[in-house]
Parts: sequence; structure tokens; C-alpha cells
Amino acid sequence: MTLGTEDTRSQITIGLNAVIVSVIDQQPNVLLVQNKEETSSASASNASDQFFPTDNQYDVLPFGPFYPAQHPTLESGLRSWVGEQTNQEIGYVEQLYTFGNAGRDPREQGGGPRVISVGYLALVQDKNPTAREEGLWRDWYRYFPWEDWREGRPEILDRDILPALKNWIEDADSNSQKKERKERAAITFGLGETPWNDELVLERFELLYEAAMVTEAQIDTVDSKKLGIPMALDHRRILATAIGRLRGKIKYRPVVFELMPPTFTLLQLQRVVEALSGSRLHKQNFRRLIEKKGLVEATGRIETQIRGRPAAQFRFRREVLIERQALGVRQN
Amino acid sequence: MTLGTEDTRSQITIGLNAVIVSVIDQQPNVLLVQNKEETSSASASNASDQFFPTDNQYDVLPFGPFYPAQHPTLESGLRSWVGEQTNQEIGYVEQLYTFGNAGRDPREQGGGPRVISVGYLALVQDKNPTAREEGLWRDWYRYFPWEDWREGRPEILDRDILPALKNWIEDADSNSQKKERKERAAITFGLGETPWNDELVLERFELLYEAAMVTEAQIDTVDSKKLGIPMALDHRRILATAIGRLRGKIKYRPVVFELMPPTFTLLQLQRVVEALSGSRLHKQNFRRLIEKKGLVEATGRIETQIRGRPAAQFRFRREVLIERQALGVRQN
DNA sequence: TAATTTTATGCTCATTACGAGCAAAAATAT
DNA sequence: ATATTTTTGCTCGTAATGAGCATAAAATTA
Repeated sequence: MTLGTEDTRSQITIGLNAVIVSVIDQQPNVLLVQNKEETSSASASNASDQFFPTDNQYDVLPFGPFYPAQHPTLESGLRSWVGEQTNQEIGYVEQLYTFGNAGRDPREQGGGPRVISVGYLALVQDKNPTAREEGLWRDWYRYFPWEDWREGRPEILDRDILPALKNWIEDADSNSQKKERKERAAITFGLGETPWNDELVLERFELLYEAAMVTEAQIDTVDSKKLGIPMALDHRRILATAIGRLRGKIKYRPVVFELMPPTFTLLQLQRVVEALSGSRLHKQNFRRLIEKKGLVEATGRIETQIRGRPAAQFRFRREVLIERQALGVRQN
Repeated sequence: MTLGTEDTRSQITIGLNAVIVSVIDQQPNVLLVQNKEETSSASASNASDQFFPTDNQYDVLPFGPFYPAQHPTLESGLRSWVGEQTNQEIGYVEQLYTFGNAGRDPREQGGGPRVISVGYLALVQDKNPTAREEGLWRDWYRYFPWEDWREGRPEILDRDILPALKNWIEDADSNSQKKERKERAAITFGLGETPWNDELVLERFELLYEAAMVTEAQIDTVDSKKLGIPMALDHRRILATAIGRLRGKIKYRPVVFELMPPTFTLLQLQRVVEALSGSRLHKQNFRRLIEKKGLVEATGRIETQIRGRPAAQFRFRREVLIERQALGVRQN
């Protein structure tokens, strides 16, 4: 019936990868899935189970096949298995990137089809304590400890990363390569004059990876955890892509509100933005910005904090979502 | 050898779509390919030819299959057939979006595999007159005449689009839908208080399409050309995505220089930016911006114009490309 | 040759955006 | 009551942005 299934083109399979983000207790979290190793050992060649990474020592992002016969769009395919797999209703979804590099998935080596994987970013609301327990939520900074500057410059930078970068620079083959490496390190890690740029998450990860300091799934050295917890396959790369994209996006689109409960105080909103961007913001200026953009409106109610002066409660003005151009929530 | 080729998953084929852009004589151009109708009529079921849209009455973007066995990355696959098909060396390439909607490609209906298409944007340098003749370059505003504001507000807006939008708004089923439509139209087309936003190319196209005013391949009404020339399949949608993305990107990344010859005057640079963004810029402020960012350096030479005072020639400082954070070339 | 046209380039000015901090208000904790 | 903590309002200096004036240096035209 189908033409051409014998030629090289047909050896392709489409996977959908979801980075599902929620900010819980001021920490940005990603949803993992139960590693299916145990269940799949019984029927190892089950087509569906093939889609789960078989290596159970690593954290794995939700990942599923795309069945074209059943789904009119990639996104509807994503929503359907995410719903089943994670009991998570996902609202806001955005396509991230399509990863097609050979060798992404070790199963390819065994003659399996090439897996092209379309990555998606989904944002879900802060969960109540019971709902949290249902899912495997993990603080994303556990994979990228150098990305969280909220409590000041992360120690890991000066203790582990910079010395290693110095070695990498010294190891260059030529003077020009050395200069290149030095410049690249300076830009991505904000050395010298260059300021730290919170969006360069993927660039930093790739530099560390290139410098053979970061472990992806295959490589596993003793001190690998010093540079963040590894993940299965290329999932850490996908997560880095998601974080960088989200950090960029909150600056010009009002997407943070997808992560907020229906009403919130301005400080709560600020804490969520800070959690995502990994840096602290000036409180008064943050309020000025938010109010100027007209993104929120006061509910009239007041929230009594644990301590301190009670804060006014706000809600997001859903109307501005239609206004696709409505601005974001961070200046810089 | 390959497991699972019989199940629904295998009915997938990956296509790569290229939007290849060059600014020629101050007009933004996209490269089309020769429609293959004539050649493929002899062997209609040839696997490779299946990848070319068979309808020869529409303009078609370069489009080719991805052979996973031959290419380690999607991008290398793209570069290889683009080179063969168009005689174009492409330098800068960026992944745009992955289009997977059912019904994109009419061949699916005939039992063919679902075609998932990964769109790419490529920028190539301005060609000399002879090189131009080799390719099928087309001014992109021929497909989106309402996007070019360089000579003032495009007539088509008030003459054709706004009246049609008004009808569409009036046709709403409910008052709330009417309000929604009104707001959406106002935002995307810059009505009332809202200013025109040059990045909303796709949003405008989709609104027009939804409002059943724009023809994609299948539909062909007599007055369709009034709202821009149609393209094959969903190629106009892909092009709209590319234009919007590029208009956004030039604002924060120095990508314009990919379109420039080795040396150029500041006015030439400005004209290219204006061609892409479809609007005029303030000359003195543009120079101030460019020079402040340190993106260019004077060559010392001077270009004698056709008339007027001779202008200094500049070259792009390639060094800043390593600095991924180097800023773009438009403020707004 | 002199005036006109065209483009390049330098500079000013008003307005707005941004980063930083002072200070008072309103609650709880000791 | 006093200290502490958080909210909220306000100011101030600096930088960025948008608009325009003015002069320079060439070609074209009268």
C-alpha cells in the first residue's frame, strides 16, 4: 500500500519530547517519567516501550512516539500521550527545536530506525502539595547548578568550571585556536568585561560538553556529578534549549502567567520570574514595569503574608494574551 | 532487519524545506525551484520526484527529502540537496519550525506517507547580475504585498483588506466572538491605537487565511491574487514564518551581514535592513546605532555614489560573530 | 561658472526607559 | 512599645531613543 517503505527514507521514526515546567516553592521544576526498565524487560521488543530509554540510571524526560494515523498535528500527538503518561493537563505548549543528529539514540546502532525528535516546551501551573507527589518533579538547577545566581555567584563556577576552562584553553593546538577558545569562554561564561547572559544556557552546556567536562548519558566518569546531574540520551541538551528559550521569552511575551495561580501578589510573580531567570530583580522597578505594561489588575483583595505588610492580590489580564505583542516581564 | 516498519509509525517521511533569502536591488528575494511537473509525468511514482509538488501552477520553495542513512544531521541533508538543486552555496542556516499538520500535502490522501517537514531559513549574499539569472528569485512582497511599508502605507490595506476584515468581524456568531475578532484584527493589522508590528507576518497571514480571503494551493478563486500571489502547498505559510523570524532576529543578532557584500556603505546596509523589515528608518539614528555597537569598521576607502557626497566603506567585524550576544541592527 | 540637487555626516534636544536607592506604611514578632 | 519585615510610593541620575537642524562633499543643471 505504502510506496517506498523499502528505501532508506522510511527508516525514520518521529519522537516527541516534552519539557514540562512548573515553578514549585520558588524552584523551577521539570517533570520526569518513571524509568520503564523493569516493565520492558518482559517484552523487550515491544514497539511502544522502545521509545523509552532503556538505561535506568538516568533521569528521563517525557518522551513518546508520534503516530501520524491517529493525530492531525504533532501537538495533538504530544498532548495525548503526555496526558496518559504523566496525568498532567498541559495548557501552554510551544515547539522548541527538532533534533535529528545521528547517534542521539543508542538504539539506532542496533539497526533501529533513525529517531528524529521534536522538542516541546510546556508550562503548567504551580501544583498543590498532593498533586506534586504524583509527578516526578525535579529542580532544573540540579542539572545546571551554574545557572542559578539568585543566591549570588554559584560557587561551582570558580571552584570547578573556571579552572577546567583554563585547562581547555591551554590545551588548544594553535595560538589562534587558543584565542578563539578564550573569547568563547569569556562570552558564554561572562568573564572579564563581558556580563553574564542568562539566555546562553545551551551555549554554556555545549561548551562544557565540548570541553569534555560534562557527561551525557554514554560517558560516566567518577566526578561527572560535579558538573550537574546527567540525564538520559540528549535530554540534558533538550532541557538546556528549553531553559534558554524560556528565559528569552519571558522578556518579551507574558508567558510567566502560565505558571501562576489565578491570583498572586507582585512579589510572588517576581519570585517566579527570578526562579526562571536565575537572578534577583529590583523589587520596586519590577512593580513599576509590571504595572506600566498593564498586564495585571488588582482583585481588590489583600493577602496576609506570614509577616510584613499585607500585599495586594492581582490577576493576569487574560485579554492581553490576544494581543500577541504584549510585552514581557523583564527589562534586561 | 528493521523492526516495526509495518506499524503506523513508519508511514512517515521527513521533508526539508528551505527559505533561501537574498536582498537584490533593495528587494528581499526568495529562491524558487523549477516546477518538476514535466519531468515527473514520465515516471509518476518515482520516489524522489514524489518530493516535488506536482502542481505546476504555483510557485514552489526548494524542498527535498531527508535520507537518514546518508546524513548525520538534518542540516547536512539540507545543504546537500540545496547545493545540487539550486547551485546555491548556502552559508548561514537556521532551523525555523517543524510542520506536521495532516493535509499539508495532498499526496497523503492517496495513501502516501505522512510528510513531516522541517523548515529552514538560509541567507545568501547579494548576487551579481549573471548569478541572479541562474536562480528563480522572487520578491517576497509579491506574496505579502501588505507587508511592505517602505513607500508608505500599502494601498491594499485600505482598499481590500480592511473592508474584508470588517465583513469577517460582522459575520461573527456571537457578540463575544465579534469582540475577539475585532481585537485580533486590531492587534495584527495595527488598527486604532495599536501600532503596526512588523514581526506579525504569520499572524496576519493566518488571520487572512482564516477569514477565507487568502488562497493556499487548493483553493483558487478569481480574485485570489488581489491578496498576494499564492504558492504551492503550505509554502506561503512557511515563507511567512521565515519573514517574521528574520524580522525579529535582525533586531537582536547581527544576521543582516550574511546578506551583505564584503564591503558596503552604511546607507547600503540600511537599505537592506529596510527591505527586510518593510519600513523606513531614520538615517542618522541608524548610523549612530551601528557605530555604537561596534559591528563594523571603516575600510578607509570611499565609495563614489552615482551622485551625492561619497560615502565611507565599511566591513563587518567578523569577530563579533563569536560573541553570540552581539546585538542586532534595529532598535525598535 | 554658479546654483541646485543629492547624499553623507556631525550634533543637539526632548522624551522615555532603566537602574539604584530613600522613605513611609502596615503588618507581625519580641 | 520596639524591632523586624514586607509593601508601596517617589526621586534621581544615566542611558537609550526618536526627531530634526546644519554643514560637507560630491554630481547635475542652468
